[in-house]
Amino acid sequence: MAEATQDGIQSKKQAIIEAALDIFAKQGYEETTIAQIAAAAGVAVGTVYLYFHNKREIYTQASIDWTNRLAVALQDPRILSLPVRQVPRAMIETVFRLCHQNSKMMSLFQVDIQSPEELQQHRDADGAITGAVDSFLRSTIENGQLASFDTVMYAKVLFGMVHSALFECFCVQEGQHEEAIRESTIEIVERLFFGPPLASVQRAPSVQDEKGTR
Amino acid sequence: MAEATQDGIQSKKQAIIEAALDIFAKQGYEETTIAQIAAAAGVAVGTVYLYFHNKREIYTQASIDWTNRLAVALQDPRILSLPVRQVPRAMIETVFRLCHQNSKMMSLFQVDIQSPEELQQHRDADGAITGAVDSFLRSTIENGQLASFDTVMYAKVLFGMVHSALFECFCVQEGQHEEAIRESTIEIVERLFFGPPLASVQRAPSVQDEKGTR
Amino acid sequence: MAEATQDGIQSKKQAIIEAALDIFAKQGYEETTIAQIAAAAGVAVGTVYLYFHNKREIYTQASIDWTNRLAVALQDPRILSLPVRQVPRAMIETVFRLCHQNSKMMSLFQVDIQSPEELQQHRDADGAITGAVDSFLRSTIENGQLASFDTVMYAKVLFGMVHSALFECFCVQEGQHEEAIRESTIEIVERLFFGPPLASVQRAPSVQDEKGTR
Amino acid sequence: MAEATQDGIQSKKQAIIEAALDIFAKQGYEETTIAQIAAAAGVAVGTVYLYFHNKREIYTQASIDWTNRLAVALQDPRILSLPVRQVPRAMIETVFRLCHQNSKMMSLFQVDIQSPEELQQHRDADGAITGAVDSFLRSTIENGQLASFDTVMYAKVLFGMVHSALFECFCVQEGQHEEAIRESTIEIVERLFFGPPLASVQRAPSVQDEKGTR
DNA sequence: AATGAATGAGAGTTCATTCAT
DNA sequence: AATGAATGAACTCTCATTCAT
Repeated sequence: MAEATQDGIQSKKQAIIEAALDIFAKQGYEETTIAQIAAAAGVAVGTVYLYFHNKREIYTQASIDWTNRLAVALQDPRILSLPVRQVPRAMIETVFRLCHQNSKMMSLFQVDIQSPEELQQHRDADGAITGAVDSFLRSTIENGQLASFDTVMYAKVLFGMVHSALFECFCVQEGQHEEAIRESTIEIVERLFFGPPLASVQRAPSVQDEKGTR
Repeated sequence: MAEATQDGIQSKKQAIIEAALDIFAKQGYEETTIAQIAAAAGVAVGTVYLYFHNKREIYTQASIDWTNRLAVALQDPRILSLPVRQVPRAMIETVFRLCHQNSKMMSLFQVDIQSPEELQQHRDADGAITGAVDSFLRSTIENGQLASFDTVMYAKVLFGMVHSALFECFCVQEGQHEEAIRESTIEIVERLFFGPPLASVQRAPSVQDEKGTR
Repeated sequence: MAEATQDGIQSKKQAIIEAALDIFAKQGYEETTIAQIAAAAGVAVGTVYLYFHNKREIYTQASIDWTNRLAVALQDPRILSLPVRQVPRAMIETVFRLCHQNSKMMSLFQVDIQSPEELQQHRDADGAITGAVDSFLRSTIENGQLASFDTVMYAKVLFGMVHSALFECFCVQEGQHEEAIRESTIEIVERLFFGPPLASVQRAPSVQDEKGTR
Repeated sequence: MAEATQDGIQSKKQAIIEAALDIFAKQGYEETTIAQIAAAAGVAVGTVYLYFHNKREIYTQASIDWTNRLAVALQDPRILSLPVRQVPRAMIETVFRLCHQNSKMMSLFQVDIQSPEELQQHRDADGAITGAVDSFLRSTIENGQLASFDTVMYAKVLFGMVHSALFECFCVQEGQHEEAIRESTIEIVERLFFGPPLASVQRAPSVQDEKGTR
């Protein structure tokens, strides 16, 4: 029975998060009211406050919930067991596919963060994603398939790039040009990892010096 | 005198924008009141409504104003006349420097867009930045210094990456690790343009096939 | 308990209407604020909006409420069971008495109607009054006590006359000359119903020639 | 030149009144702004305040202006020189015609009166109308064509009736049923003046007792 | 645990009025 | 006389949050 109650609590909380996710995505944070969320979740307004302290907490958890879904998707063994050269494409295609299916969710990244606690929570959630990328990069380096570099930073910057591309694609362009944006993103990442660089071949010799000048 | 009036109008509107920029950056959109903006700009509340139709319009213009400053900075001849290999670093250092000086401004990119008109305006403003990058890329290709690629898309995706890095740096990390983030970003872009790719040398042979298999 | 709640809701709504009726009557529509109504009704501002969508809706319902009280008073069996010849006086005296007791209420008829919905609601409320008059007229005709005529129109026009007289009496003259206005109104209606007409008796024959005399 | 200035002043003031009349009629008092009136009159906002102390004064004068037009129309010699029996119809048709042509103006009677000064001004304007009716009634009595009665009161009450009918016709019914309303109004007035009363003929004998029974 | 009626602070926005030019 | 930019008080309405049931 304890479990049943536990489930009841969990499912009710989850129902609220899912309702919130939906409405926040559709209307944005400020335009969404607790009453709407409560109605969509099939509970009373007061009930929402049994599970969350305030509105921002709902948003934060909903937003993190969505971020975590992306992190989970990136850690899918079906991706990680691919040959290294196929992983970037597979990862990027995966997140584009998820965002395509939930295109409205992208706007959840749009609300400004206000308290340090929230900031930390978002950091943690983002960390789940970049951590997934980071651990892939690290293990690949350990395998000797990649040169050594600052995997944490690269993971962050690269995920930032993909994230921006997703935002551009689904929020700014509203889903148009999806393929073009996705393919350019993939091309850039693959070029970064596997080359060739954009600089014309005849310029190649100077590359060596360059490193030296720094 | 007509000029004085003209200036008066412009300076008053500009004063409002600057006051708004400041307070929006500090407090976020929703926490900022018109009364605060008016007070900071040294005008009456009603005066704000002589120059802007509503609060969002102030935000949009302030946000665009800031975006345009970045675009202008990127088109500085002192950057564009550098040797190609120095341009990525120069551009990225420039925007990091600007954001460092106005670190609060970054949060201006955080408010969700609501009307199609706003969306278009933001698109235009962003276009000013990516356009600057794009035209640099195009002319460099024409010079034969870069291989040919989709410059518009690359400009968008790369700017997205830098933008995300800036956001991570100044909003999420609150200015800590600025150098590390900046240098990683520069390193990634330089590697993309001038190599070498991250893949270990011993793997190099397979790179050729790869292109072929696609 | 359900009834208590029902009563609670009703009494709260009614309390707001009555407070509004009072303040609207005293100060007019525009000079009345929601805060005043809420305070007078002993509830919070927000509570007013639980029962009414907006200020005009409060006004409309208050105004209609008052109109309905008149309609009810006119249908009092003690009036309708009187001999026909006493009914006009009884009806007019009744509405004058009601207005005398609530003299401020008259000004509730003063606010301009804005939406078609409101118009319809006011029409309905007015219809309750003219309907009461109309049904009296019809049954009296059926009794053979009055000649046949367009009872609906007569009811409307006659009620309009009385209404104007009430307005003149309690709004324009502020209650002075009440008796004179009331008696003239009664005299006109009785003369209309039971004669004699105003035209001089000795002139009656000339009615035929009238055309000729000019 | 003084005259030109005088005319200039008059015409400018008149232009404002006419613009105001139009917009007040269309939108109601509260929805009308000084800026709209100024624009419609082709003057600056400040100029309006050279001729009127405040917004209500504009309304009052505009409203009175319209009332006076009705008063003037009722004093048309072409009406007053008609045979007595034709005068009621002629007068009522005249005001209906005027209101038909300016149907929006009716709503000008809708704004609540607030200061004693305004009240007096409206009283005076209404007095111009009822005075016209009154003087017609008095002279007709003097001619021996009507029995003696309280002409001032009758003028007021009858004008109130017509006024209500006009309001019903052009504001409530929005111009529909104009003929029916007008004809019923005329019929009632003619019946009042010239008979026969509505009471059925067989009841006639009792009319004599009437005075006695009360 | 669940409810939802009640709260009331607080926001954006309007616009009559003023006054320096 | 004429202007219209500037003012700022005051409004309606919203909605996160509470708490008695």
